[in-house]
Amino acid sequence: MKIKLPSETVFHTIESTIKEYRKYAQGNISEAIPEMTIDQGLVLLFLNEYPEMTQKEIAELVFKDNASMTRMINTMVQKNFIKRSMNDSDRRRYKLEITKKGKEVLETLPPIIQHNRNSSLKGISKDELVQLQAILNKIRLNCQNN
Amino acid sequence: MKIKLPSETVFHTIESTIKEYRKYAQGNISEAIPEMTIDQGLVLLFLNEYPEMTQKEIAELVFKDNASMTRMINTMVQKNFIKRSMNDSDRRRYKLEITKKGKEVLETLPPIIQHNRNSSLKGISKDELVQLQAILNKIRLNCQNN
DNA sequence: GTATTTTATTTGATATATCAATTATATTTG
DNA sequence: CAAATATAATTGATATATCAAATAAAATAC
Repeated sequence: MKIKLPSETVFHTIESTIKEYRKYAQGNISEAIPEMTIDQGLVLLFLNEYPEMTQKEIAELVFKDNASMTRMINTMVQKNFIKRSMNDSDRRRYKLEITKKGKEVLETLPPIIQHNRNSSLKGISKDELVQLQAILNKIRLNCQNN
Repeated sequence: MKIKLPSETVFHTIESTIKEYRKYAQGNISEAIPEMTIDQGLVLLFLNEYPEMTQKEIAELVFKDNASMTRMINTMVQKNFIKRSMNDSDRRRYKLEITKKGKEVLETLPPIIQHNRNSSLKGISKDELVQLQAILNKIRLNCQNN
């Protein structure tokens, strides 16, 4: 059976776009905050906004599974960005607190992220963004429901 | 500085879409061909189409770096999908040959991939696809040139 | 109120991502 | 041609992805 080569499909385009963005964004982040990965940064942002968030909830927001999240949190604790402490009301889960070092990152990081977003979306209209989101959501839903 | 939460951005949408597609596609592949990952499948497709391709060239096509590709090829050799042999005209690189087992996969895999693509693009017009590609390419180029 | 089920997290196994450094061979240049 | 440079692939280190199984606590059912 003859099918299109992967490189000729939209999936290829989607994948290459997000990878290119990640590479670009990570480069700018690394320049300013050596030990910080994009994903760790996102976790910090979410934790800052929703301090009560469990690992599971964060995992869902950043599309990782629980196992990945456990390991990510481990390395973030090791690097002293966050602290794990017991949650007494539900002892299955942890309380995750942002350390002073983590808070410093929360000062430095947002402008960088904002700049990354702006410059990668340069020249793209609001309308196009809405279009983009709509089409992608269709694809996503198709995948979820099949 | 106050910025949008990651979950409110297009990047989040792009990422979740491709992840959802991958999960869906991998599920269908695993059902039919236990030991085969999507990416390994793509490598096989490319090698089949362009038998002279070097690891480096394949890596570019599937957006992996050389190190990842080396390791991917290693596991594909271990699993006996491809065979590495010396390339006498340029001894820095290998000749990659698809084994009989690999060729069997090339019979089974394409219909599955085709089905994955079709069902995840269900209800999306040609026009929308063109739009999608165009917008994504703009983003990708922005990231490459900044 | 104990037994069963559900939920949050971890662990093991295996695959992959990515950077930087290394090796081995080719190519280019002075 | 010998020295310098470039290229293909590998390796080491570290981070992440993903599934399945395990653990431990909470919620529910009987």
